[in-house]
Amino acid sequence: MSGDQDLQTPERILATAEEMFAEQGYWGVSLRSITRASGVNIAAIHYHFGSKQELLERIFEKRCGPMNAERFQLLAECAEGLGRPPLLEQILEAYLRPSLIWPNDPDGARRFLRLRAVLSHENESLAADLISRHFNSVSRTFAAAIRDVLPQFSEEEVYWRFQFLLAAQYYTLSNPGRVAILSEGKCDPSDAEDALRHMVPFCAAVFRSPTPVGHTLVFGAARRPEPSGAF
Amino acid sequence: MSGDQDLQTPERILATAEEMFAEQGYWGVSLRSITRASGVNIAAIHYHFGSKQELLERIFEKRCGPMNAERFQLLAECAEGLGRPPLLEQILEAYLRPSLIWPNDPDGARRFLRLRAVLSHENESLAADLISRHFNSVSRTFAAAIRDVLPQFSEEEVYWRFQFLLAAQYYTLSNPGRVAILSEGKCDPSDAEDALRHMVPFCAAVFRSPTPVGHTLVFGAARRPEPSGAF
DNA sequence: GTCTATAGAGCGATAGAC
DNA sequence: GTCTATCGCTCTATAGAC
Repeated sequence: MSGDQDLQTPERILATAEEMFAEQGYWGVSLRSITRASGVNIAAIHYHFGSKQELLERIFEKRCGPMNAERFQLLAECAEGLGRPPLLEQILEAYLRPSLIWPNDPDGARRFLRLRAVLSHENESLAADLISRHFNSVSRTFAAAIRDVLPQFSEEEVYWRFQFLLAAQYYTLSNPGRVAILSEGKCDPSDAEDALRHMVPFCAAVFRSPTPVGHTLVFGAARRPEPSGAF
Repeated sequence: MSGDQDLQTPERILATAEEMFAEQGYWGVSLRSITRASGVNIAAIHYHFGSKQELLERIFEKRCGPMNAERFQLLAECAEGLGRPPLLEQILEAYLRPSLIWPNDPDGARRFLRLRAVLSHENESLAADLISRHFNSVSRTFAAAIRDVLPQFSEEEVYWRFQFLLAAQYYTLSNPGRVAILSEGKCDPSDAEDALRHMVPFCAAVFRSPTPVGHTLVFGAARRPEPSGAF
């Protein structure tokens, strides 16, 4: 991806806004800080986008189309065959790879992934609406494809596992720093290809994990003292 | 937990601030909105806490002590025995249960968990410092305990799996709404005991998953077209 | 299309009366 | 300890010149 200074004004605003929202959150970034970082006037944002929320909307429109189109295409290419991994692993890669790795924009995938993660946590209703409109279709298609290869599970149990797929997708590249600190640098999950290589088999293990029957837990609530630090 | 209106002023501020920060993020909540919701004066916050950041610090101090103390205690109670699950599952429950479930404050655990997740995404440096100071010790202790029962893995490979434990911990109860929408209500991961019952065996499956050797992926970067929607 | 100027509001923090 | 009043600043958004 070329430097932002080569872009036309609206594109430069979009790129700067995406980067800043992803790093500091929607409410943590002001339009004025975006104008300062992108070298444009405050009025330019309102001229081209109308409002702060519409600017965010346009970032999603720009990013989601190509990304989800590639997911659908890779899903269509999934097939059993000699030398190929099981279908479940292929489906998981078809879902995750376009989310984690954009060959023509190495930092872009991680930036937009973190943006989605930030929004999911910052403001439930704003994010729920944005994400629903742009991702319901693709997520339901993949959930159905996964269920086809795991017919032993109910729809509910497939979605329990899908929750962990979402967790891994959103957290891993958004917060690689935590285990880097904990491991004192011995492990750094910030490399996308490395992360994908771990995420696919790990998520496959979760999807194949048998449904818990309720007797695995040992530290039940009944025998526990005051832990809450209640105010 | 009794209603907030029974609490003394500083405690009422802490409880309200924790709830609002968890829902809308640190930068999405103003001190004035906290005073309106808790029925106190704007000056009271500065009198009792000094600043907005110090208020956040005090929330962590109040919550982390009891929570991590219970984690250490449950870890000490982990033992092999007839009728007990494997040690790995016990360790995972000892780590997760005090994070997800506070019997004396049913909504508190989820609120504080979401607060940590929000901060992790909103502002990397503020959160990295807060979380490091309050969680490095307990997280490293559990990572070491896990490695003791999985001696076939290097420290790096244990931390790769620890990353997925953190992902599941932070995402599941913070964002139960996404799969509730996707599954149209058939699956709702917001019940903490139900979530724990799934998380322990799922994370155990991840920890037991063999180290990926690099040939599992089929959709390599070389053969892929433009997916990035680059600006 | 790009700018300056400004409206109209909210922000964190503090001073000082009581 | 609790209040009012206010400082100094930033915010989103818009009006209107060029």
